[in-house]
Formats: sequence, structure tokens, C-alpha cells
Amino acid sequence: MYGNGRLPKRLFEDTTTVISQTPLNSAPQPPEPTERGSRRQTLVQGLLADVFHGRLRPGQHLVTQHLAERFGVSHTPIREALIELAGTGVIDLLPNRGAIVRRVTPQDVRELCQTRRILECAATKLACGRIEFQQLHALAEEFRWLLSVTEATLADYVARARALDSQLHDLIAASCSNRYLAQEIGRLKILFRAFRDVAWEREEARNDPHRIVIEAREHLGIVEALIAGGAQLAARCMGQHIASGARYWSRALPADPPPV
Amino acid sequence: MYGNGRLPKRLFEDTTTVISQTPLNSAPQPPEPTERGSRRQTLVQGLLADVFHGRLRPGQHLVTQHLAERFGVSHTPIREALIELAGTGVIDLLPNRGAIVRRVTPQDVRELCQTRRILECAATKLACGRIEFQQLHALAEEFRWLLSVTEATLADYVARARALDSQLHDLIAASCSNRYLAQEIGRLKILFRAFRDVAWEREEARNDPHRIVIEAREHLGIVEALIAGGAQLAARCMGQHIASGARYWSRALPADPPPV
DNA sequence: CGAACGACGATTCTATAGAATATGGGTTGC
DNA sequence: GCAACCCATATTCTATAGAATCGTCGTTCG
Repeated sequence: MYGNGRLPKRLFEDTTTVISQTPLNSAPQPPEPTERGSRRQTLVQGLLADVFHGRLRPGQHLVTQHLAERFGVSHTPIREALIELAGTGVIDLLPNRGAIVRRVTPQDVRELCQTRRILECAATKLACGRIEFQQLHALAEEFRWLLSVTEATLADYVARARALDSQLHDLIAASCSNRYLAQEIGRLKILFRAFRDVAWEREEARNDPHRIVIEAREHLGIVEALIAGGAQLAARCMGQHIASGARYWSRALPADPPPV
Repeated sequence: MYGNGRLPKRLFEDTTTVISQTPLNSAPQPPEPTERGSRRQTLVQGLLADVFHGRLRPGQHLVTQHLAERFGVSHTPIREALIELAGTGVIDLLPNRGAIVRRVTPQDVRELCQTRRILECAATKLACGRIEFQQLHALAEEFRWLLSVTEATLADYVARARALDSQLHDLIAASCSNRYLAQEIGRLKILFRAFRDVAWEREEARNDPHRIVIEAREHLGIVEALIAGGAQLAARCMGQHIASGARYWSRALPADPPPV
């Protein structure tokens, strides 16, 4: 297979053959011809999921050839997706030497959330007073509804809770009147969501109603502070909210590879 | 030239032919075969310079064909550079419709600096107490030297001042013990540097000694606060330093295109 | 026996060609 | 005269092939 029977070269700490070891038939989308133009985005999502799932291990050397085969596309879009991923810091891209997956440790999640907190608190402060009261009241309604419902159909309930979460954070980012700030928040949000979605799947606490209630309460606090015009208070609430999320979600990381 | 004599299609507000209108013989590097592997980075730098110089106007439609000819490379690395630029927010990348240059207004520079201030102040606070005193004292020495020298050879003087500037900011970013934060700072730094370099060239205040002295004083303040262990004070100094820079450099934007 | 040199192989990087998509003008019908 | 439909062209997007580069192994010299 590899010329004269030699094993594939090992450049980095992990083997390159992990890909064929683990049954990766689950992730590679069937040659589903995603519409032209959004293929790179699809690949980015897929690779992100792989990284957070632990299918692509930290330090592992990503070979475009293999990835291309797995996803059923050519090298070119793979390469482009890797460039985009390198921009978000998930992988390192060494010239002429390919891409390696950066380590994702609980420490990383903490740092990610810390950075998110810094940015989103600032955005909250800036957004305070710039959001239509109507929107804020509507959101407050929704969160109160979440808190009032004790036992509903979980599926819809969860979906709605997550949608509202996105809605609030996006609204604040969009209203801070600073495009760069909003963009950085968006970038980190993608990372955090990818991580959270994986944690969501692997946790037995998958549809933990308790967590949803806690988050709804935190969200409501933020909205109420924004309605009252308390920028400092709103920012503090946001800070606590993100810190709380960090503590909750960072438990669900894939098993730490043994420290080399 | 274009089939039956029709003009090239106009998709966006600005003409696509601007490229051939303005004498762009200055920027396009001669087919200088930059070494393999760093070509994308070179293109990113070149395109950034073009944007901030105003050679690529806001809203303008970037055609990969033209850019490839200008830089003397193929479409592929151009496309990759555009993806990377889209990651930093300089251009918008619409699927199947190419890239357009985002508007860079004084407002943008303000927002950029505001975001930088948020991030770097946080980093300063975090870095306080984590940097070797030796390094801090050495930097302080240097800044005092800058302040003491009244009239030296400008060239070296300016170069050294800029190097020290980078050194201090990089040291703080590297010492905040948060890789994501450091990375975001780095990203914004690239944008700010590209902008500043252009302003530097176009301003008559090119080697403004006064500005250097002011910055040295601000830098010294930051370093001294870090030595004293005053995280709050250091962060406040950093905030004032960045705000001061924002006020100074935002004057030198290319002439605003008339508001459409 | 250890270290340095040379060569092979794998992989990345760039270039070119072909297919899909969107845009704008021309034409037809009302 | 106006609006909707259709076609042609430019441009983007993906795929494939070739050239340069890096890492590793085998050999040779000290």
C-alpha cells in the first residue's frame, strides 16, 4: 500500500492512520452534492465537529488527501476550509508542512469563555440603550414562558430555548454599534457552539431541564437589566451567565489524551 | 474586447474597470517569485495595503482574474488570500458572487480601536504580575532612552520606536495566559498595522518626532504600572494609549468616497 | 560505533481547464 | 409603452495534474 511496505511516515506525535482506525463512516457525508458555493462552509462545520468530537485528535497531522476522500470532494475546497479554520485558531497551518489540530483542553474552553466574556460584556454595555424596548420586552416574555412551563414536550422546549439563546446574544452583538466587536463575538460563538453541540450529544444530561431553567433565569436577568438601562448591571449579568456556562459545559470534553 | 463591444457588466456600485484606470504599476510586485508556501501571506499583505491605500475602493467588486494578473499568480492563491481576508473582516465574501471591499471609514477605525482597547486592556490586566521584572525593566530603559534623545538620526530612531511598540504589545498579549485573547489581539493588530503603515506613508507628519515622544511616554506609563503591579492602572494607561493612537491616526484616511 | 551526506517518497502548493451559477440585455407578448 | 421571459456572457467554483519542498531512510566516512 505504501510503496515497499513501510508504514506511513510519522511526523507528529499522533499517527496519521488514526483516520482509518476509527470507524469514520458516521461523519463523512454521503457524496451528497451540497449546492455549489456553500461547500467550504459545510466542510468547516464537519471538521469542527470532528475536532470537538475527538475524531480528529490534538496534534494530529491533517492530510488533505485523506480528508478529500472522506468528504468526497477535491483537495481544493478542503484546503480552503483549513485556511478558514486556521483563522479561527482551531488548527495550526504550517507552510509546506500541512495542518495540525490544536489541543483542546478544559483550559482552552476556559480561555475561550474568558475571551467571550470580555467581548460580550463590553458589547452588552455598548448595546444598552440601543435596543428597541419592544424587542426586549418580547424576549423577556419568552424567557418568562420558559420559566413558567414546568413539564412540556422536551424536544420543542429545548429547541426553543436554544433559539432564544442565540437570539439574545445575536441581538446584543448586532446592537453594540461596533462591527469588529460583533464579528469577533461571532467567531468565538461558532467555536463555542461547535463545542457545546458535541457536549450536548455525548452528555447524558442531554436534555437537562435544570440547565435550561438556569440559563433562562440568567437570560431574563440580562434582558431586565437592559430594559432598566443598567449597563453595568447588564454587563455583570452577562459575565456571570457566560462563566456559568463555562463551568457547566467544560465538564463534557472528550477524554484527555495522555499528556505527552 | 468584451465580445460584441459591450462594456463589462456592472454588478456593484463601483466600476470593475477601476483597476485599469488607476496606474497600478506601483503595487503589483514584479513577478518576483516569492518562495513557495508564503505566497498567500504575501498576497494578503499586498491586498491589505491596497485596500487601506484606497487603490481598492470600498464596495468594489474584486475579480480574481484581474487580481491574478496584477500579482502575477494563479487564481487559486488569490482565492485563498481572499478567504483569509474575509476572516479578518476586510472584505465580504458572497457565495458564487465574489468578494467586495468593505467600507473603511473613520468610524471603522474608531470601532477597530475600540475593540482593540477592550481586548488589550483585558490582556494587560491579566498579564500584570506574569511578566518577568527583568524584561519590564529593560523595556522601561529603552523607552526612557527614547525620551531622553532629543535629536538623533530619524531613520534609526523611528525604526527603533516602532520595534519597541510591537515588542511591548506582543509581550503583553503573550503573557495574558489566554491564547484566544492573544490571537484576537494579533488579528486586530494586523489590521491596525496595515492601516497605520499607509497613514504613515501618506502623511506629511511622516516622521513626527512629537508623536513618538507621546507614545514613548504612554508606553513608559504602562510599563511602570506593570512593574508596580497595578493591574487597574496599567489597563487604564493602555486604554488611554490606544485611544490616543486612534485619534491621531484616524485623520489620515484616504478621501471618503462620496456617500452613494 | 556515531555522525553527516545523498536520495527516495510522500505531501503540499500552484497552475490550468472544465462545469455550474448569476447577471444583464434583448426580445416577445400584453 | 411596460413587464416578464429567455438567452448569452462573464465569473466563480471545483477538479485534476504537475512542480517544488520537506521528512526519513540507507549508506559512507571519520
